[in-house]
Amino acid sequence: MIRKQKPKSPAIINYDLIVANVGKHIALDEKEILFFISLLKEKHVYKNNFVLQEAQVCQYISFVNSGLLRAYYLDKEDKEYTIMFAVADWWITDMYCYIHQKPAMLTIQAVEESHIFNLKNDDLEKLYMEVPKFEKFFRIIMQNAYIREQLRIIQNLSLSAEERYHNFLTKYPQIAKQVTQKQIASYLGVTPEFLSTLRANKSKT
Amino acid sequence: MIRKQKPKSPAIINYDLIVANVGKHIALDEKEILFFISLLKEKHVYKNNFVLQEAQVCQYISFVNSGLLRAYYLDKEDKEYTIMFAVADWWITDMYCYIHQKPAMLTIQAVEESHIFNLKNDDLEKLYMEVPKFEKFFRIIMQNAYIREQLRIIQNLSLSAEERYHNFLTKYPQIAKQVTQKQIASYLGVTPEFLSTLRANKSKT
DNA sequence: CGTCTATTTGAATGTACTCAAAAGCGGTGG
DNA sequence: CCACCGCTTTTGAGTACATTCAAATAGACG
Repeated sequence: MIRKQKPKSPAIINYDLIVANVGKHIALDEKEILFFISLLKEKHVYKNNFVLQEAQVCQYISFVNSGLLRAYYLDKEDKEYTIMFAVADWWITDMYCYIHQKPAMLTIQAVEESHIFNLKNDDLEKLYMEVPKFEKFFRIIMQNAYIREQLRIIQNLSLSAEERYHNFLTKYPQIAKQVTQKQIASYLGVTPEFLSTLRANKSKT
Repeated sequence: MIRKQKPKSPAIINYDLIVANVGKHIALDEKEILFFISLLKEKHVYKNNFVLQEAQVCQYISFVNSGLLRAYYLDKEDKEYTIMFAVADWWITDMYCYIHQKPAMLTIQAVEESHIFNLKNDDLEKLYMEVPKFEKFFRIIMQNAYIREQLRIIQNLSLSAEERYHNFLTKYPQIAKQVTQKQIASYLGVTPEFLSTLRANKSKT
């Protein structure tokens, strides 16, 4: 059940994290920072609420300022396949649908209460025009995303479910604590029942 | 067995395809085109010869002008997992190792005699400095690569081997004709024996 | 406290793998 | 041009990994 709660908090928006995120790859002056920030729409998302739902056009790319989001694909039988988790300091969207302004294949939902900054597709285009350095920034973001997905493909092809689970725990220990086993199972590509037996076997050793 | 053959051909290099490829996303003037071309190293690769071998540092991103390349990962047991095929008009590299100048995880090999243009990592950096529009170009290339890999992950998670095979035939009919079933199997994540039985069942229907 | 969902456990089943052997195919050398 | 060699593909038997279904238990949250 999805329920609204009151925002915990304040009118003062802190852009430090997102500005630092951009600053990792490109150097911006004060004016450019202000322009960038002016394009962001901040949003609170309560636990289990949706940032994006299947079939609706994906308007935004989201930067997670705090909290945790999950993107998943639903097949015809309503089975969930987790495509990615996004913790603080990460960007997330349904890239294909964001770029081509098509109905989304993915659902993006808050695993826990989150604070995000949304950037609209046409505002991003404006940003590229005004501050071309952002082409470089998103070139690097896309490059890293590509590399990550390719590594995931390699591991999905070459490792057993048990090895993939172990990798996940090692690579994302924090996420592993915050999400359900069912969600981890759907990220690894196994059923929750099977993940449960894997864990049982493991602790026996 | 890997064997050298004589180059079929000519001293005149035709850059039309690669220039048109870049032209799909950014507009270049004559001077910029010439600078870009000056950075390319053209190479013939004979059938079954290597463009990149595991553990050697990946220096180049390659544009396939003609022919067909295949990138694969070898696990500790020497099993092959095909990561991608690249036909004419495609770019291919071990992105992680190219960007970070680390020893390659992937092997890139010519499925058939190919003619490629190589772009060295530091020449690409020069290109970004001289013609910043290329940031946009590679932003789009990376973005498309990311979207493709993500779609592949979704399909690997949610579809059966048979559906994946059918998708492959539909999406890449030309590649399907040029590569062995063993290579397709290793792309789909099944054994060649199993792919063979899938095909047998299919034709029975 | 009660309800809903996640997790565990187990039995039966199915999908895909391993191993082995035979048949097919393409390239090479005689 | 034909025969052989090596690799790919097919086929089949036995096995392993992972799923489905069902039911019981545990946990989270209003």
